[in-house]
Amino acid sequence: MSARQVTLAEVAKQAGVSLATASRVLNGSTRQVSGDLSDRVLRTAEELGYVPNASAQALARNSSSLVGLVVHDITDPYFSCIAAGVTRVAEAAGLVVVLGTTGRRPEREVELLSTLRAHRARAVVLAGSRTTDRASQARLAAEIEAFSEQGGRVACVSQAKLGTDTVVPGNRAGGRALARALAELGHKRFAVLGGPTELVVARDRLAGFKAGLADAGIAPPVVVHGSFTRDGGYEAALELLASKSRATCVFAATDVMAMGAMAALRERGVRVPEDMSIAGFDDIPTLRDTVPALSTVRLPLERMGEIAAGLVLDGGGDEARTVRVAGEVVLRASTAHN
Amino acid sequence: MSARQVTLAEVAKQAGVSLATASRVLNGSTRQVSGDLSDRVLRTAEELGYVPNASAQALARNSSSLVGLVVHDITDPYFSCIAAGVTRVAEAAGLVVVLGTTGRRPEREVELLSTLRAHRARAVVLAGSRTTDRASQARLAAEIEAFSEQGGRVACVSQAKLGTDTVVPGNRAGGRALARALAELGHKRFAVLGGPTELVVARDRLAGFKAGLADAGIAPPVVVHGSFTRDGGYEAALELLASKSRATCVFAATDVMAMGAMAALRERGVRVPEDMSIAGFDDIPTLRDTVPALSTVRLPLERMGEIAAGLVLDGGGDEARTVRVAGEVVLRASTAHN
DNA sequence: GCAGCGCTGGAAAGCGCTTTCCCGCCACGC
DNA sequence: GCGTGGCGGGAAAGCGCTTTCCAGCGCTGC
Repeated sequence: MSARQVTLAEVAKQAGVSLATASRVLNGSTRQVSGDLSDRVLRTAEELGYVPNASAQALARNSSSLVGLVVHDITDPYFSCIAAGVTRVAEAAGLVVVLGTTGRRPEREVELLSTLRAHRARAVVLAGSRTTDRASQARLAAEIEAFSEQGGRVACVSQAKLGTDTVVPGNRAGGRALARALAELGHKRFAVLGGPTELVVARDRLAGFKAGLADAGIAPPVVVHGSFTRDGGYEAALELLASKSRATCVFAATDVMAMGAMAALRERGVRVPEDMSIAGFDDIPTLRDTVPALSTVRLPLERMGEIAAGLVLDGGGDEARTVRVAGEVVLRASTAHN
Repeated sequence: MSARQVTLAEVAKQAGVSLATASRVLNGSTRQVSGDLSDRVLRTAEELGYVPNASAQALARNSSSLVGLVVHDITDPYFSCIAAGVTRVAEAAGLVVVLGTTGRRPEREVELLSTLRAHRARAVVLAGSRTTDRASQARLAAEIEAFSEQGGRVACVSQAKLGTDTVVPGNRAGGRALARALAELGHKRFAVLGGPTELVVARDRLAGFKAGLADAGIAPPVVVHGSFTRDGGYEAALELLASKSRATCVFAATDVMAMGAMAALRERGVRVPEDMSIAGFDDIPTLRDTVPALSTVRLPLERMGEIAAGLVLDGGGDEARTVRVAGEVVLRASTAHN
């Protein structure tokens, strides 16, 4: 085993041309090479099974073909959908996606960014929601700064203010529209299963929802906070139930939380939507097929991943660009008239 | 912008030591460096914000810190769970995960492997199920061969016979046990929503299921094939319904297919489990919370990812190792007595 | 007929790091 | 006192590529 890798030099020698020529033929260049030599090189490369050493290329060109993708948890459909979008675009561009998972720890995000910088990644998409914690914000900003100084581009999904390209879903507007739609169903008393208080996305959705209720002249909702996970939703729902709230409709800040919440309600004998309506946010594909199908605010998740990857790969100007994507309220069976 | 990256040479110069010394301090080596110099180097590196150039290291060491992970579709919970396991182990080992998605095209798998080889990835986990198609099998085998010759390790999830380390779920045994369990519920007429006929995993599960039915003295099931996706399950279920089969219990080759099938049944007014029992395979987390909760064969998906990553990273001997993981039948609300 | 040009091919200088090899130094042992 | 090791430090040779620079050559234009 370990028959050492075929190098460009071997191909060149075998084909009877110089290293330079072989390189020009095999790895593209502005320079022309006569068809004759070109053929010969191509043929020998093929015969020898030559594969260029990406590290060497990266070193020589001072730029790699790596694109970073940082998510909190790849099993979360929200992230896996975005990941699908990002990988599709990146692979189409002949790039390679490096997946980093933070487990929702902000410091991991910084570490990953630094690793990506070490690899001279061409670009990185930060899909994780940002926190409002000052210290980690600052460290992250510093890493992002370092990363761009080194020539890499950074795009964030769902959080602007970092001076990077950003894909911003209409969290606030979506929450607001959803609240209005639910109000139209006749609900008067609402509860919200909010995400962690320090998460910007959670805050925006909550703020939007409250605004929507206010628009409809409805009293502010009871708010219970929990983490952005199935279990977070489950716990929050139990807490809500324990609080003897009289809400007839509950809004979970994400579909995944809504899923957990529905499980909790079911366990406690609360029927959805007869006893309690419930709506989520994101529209993750799986929950369209469940019973009852979940009302939610649809976000084009894969599209968002594609857009983020597009922003980060198209060279882009020097200005930070922001692409807004709207959420669309989709009422399904989990919310009933009241 | 583009303040060129800090290099080892700059750190060395600034710290007043040689390149060699700086390298030894910062990037580990068998050699000792006096505490005095060591401190100085560390300090300057810190001050300058030095980050080693991973490409250069890879080139010089002739080995990179990349681990490949090839899946068909990252939005499929089956794959995203495995991916979570793989990334956890890889990140813990200080390695970087490269995610490749094939979109279920075998030739993409070969391409990705070749790319990974170009990057001198240290190892790769092939999570996609293998087909029985001779030609693509051969090309894949050749790439795997090339990859290992170059010193990389390869592990497959759920498909042996490739001469690589493998994590093999008990597809056949699981199918068989499930069939028996369903037979015990009193069902006599079964249908199977099988995966694509050329997929080994699909064949194994089907074969196991048939064997289990045979064990119970039950007639062979009606089999409808469809792709390993939600839509595949949906279509297959419609086809089954159209065939006027009198089955009272249907086994979908994967949970994801079962999800699609349940949607189809629901649309057609077939109640689960009253009119029709249904069971899947994999036990993807989301479907534990649905109504009715899906009966299935539980596979420890994340664990499988961890094991695969472990196999591929622990150096390993020269022998191809196989780790079998058992599936566990879990009967839930989607299957009723008959 | 020759300067000038455009074009192709090759030699060679890096890219940023690791690692071998060598050198000087000190502590020993005889 | 000096030969021996052992050890810490530095010079320099790569690792496999890209790319600049130069040489040669066949043309065109006057």
